[in-house]
Amino acid sequence: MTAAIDLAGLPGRPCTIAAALELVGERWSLLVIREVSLGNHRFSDIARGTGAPRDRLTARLNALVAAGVLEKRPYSDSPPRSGYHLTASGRDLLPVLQALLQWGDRWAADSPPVRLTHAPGDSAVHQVDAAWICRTCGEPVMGSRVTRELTPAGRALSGLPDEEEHDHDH
Amino acid sequence: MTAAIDLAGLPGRPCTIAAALELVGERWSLLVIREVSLGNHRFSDIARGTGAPRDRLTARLNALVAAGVLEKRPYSDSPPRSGYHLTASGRDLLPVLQALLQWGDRWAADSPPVRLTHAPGDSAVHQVDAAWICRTCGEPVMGSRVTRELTPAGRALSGLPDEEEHDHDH
DNA sequence: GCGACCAGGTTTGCACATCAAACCGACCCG
DNA sequence: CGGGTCGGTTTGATGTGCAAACCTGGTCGC
Repeated sequence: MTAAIDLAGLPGRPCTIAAALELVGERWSLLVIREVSLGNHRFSDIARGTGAPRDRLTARLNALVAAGVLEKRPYSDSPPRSGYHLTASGRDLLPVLQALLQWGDRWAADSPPVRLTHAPGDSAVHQVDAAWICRTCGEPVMGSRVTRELTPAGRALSGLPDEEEHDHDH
Repeated sequence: MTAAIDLAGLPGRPCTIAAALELVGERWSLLVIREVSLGNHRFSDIARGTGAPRDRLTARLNALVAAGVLEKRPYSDSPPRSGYHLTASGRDLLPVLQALLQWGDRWAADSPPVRLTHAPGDSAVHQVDAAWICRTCGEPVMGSRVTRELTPAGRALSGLPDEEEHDHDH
């Protein structure tokens, strides 16, 4: 299931980026998601694809299952074996991987080892070059001016450093 | 400036996602980027905003400067002080933060503490709901079928078993 | 039935990273 | 001078990461 993080328990600013990183920010976690999304569902395949040590992989897989990002699905009875599959929450992480891939292609490697292409409709196949747009108005998100406002929940949280004061006597 | 990672030196599949995580995937790194992008450029502000221990923060800031994601910019001479600012490469990480924010809002917290809005043109202000689209053809990227092909560079690197399709399984 | 082999972990022993808290030096303010 | 701020560095305890060996079932060849 979905494992909601208690934002008040996190260090620093209450922010769902930090909450997300709490669930999938440890080493290997996102690479495990990548492998599973590529169709590698078995322990050994994920181990080979990511290069993670086996004990770390065990820990990460369990954590990701607990976080509701992966689910275990048995594929064999007589040697009881299960594969790991993305849940809806896990599939929603693919944009994160896309963002990292695009950044990595541009800034972290001399020449990208993989090219993504697609063929929308019947027009020519071309390379994917992704941008974030607002689904409501179609405007690009990163360029335009975005304003951040606290929600009621956020307002309740951000009185944090004052909570020592029981007498209101300034 | 840009510190390219040697893909052959990474464990597992040669992939720029792994390379990107090598540069900005350690704990606190992305939260540091978040703080700087919010306008907190000083050591103490970043420490408070992220909640990171000060020695870790020192290490991460140095690593991010070495990776070309941040740059140090002096703002005072007589006590020699510098602030940290995003480079072009650092600004290109904002889509990664946007992706994590959106996932975190949806899956990692009960009620998001911050809402993003924007006002494109003169129409009504509305909440940002971002999607990846292909800049070339305008099609949404995550839904449509994307194919992965190895580049020459990738072929040179790889003795690994490629290549399934992205399975959006149920 | 016997030994080899495989998948999916668990255990072990050691190295390295992380943490909170104390410390430090330069500077400023009164 | 005394106290405070800023931007770190040092310290000692604790935790996490790693490679490699080991274990537990089950299958396969013969």
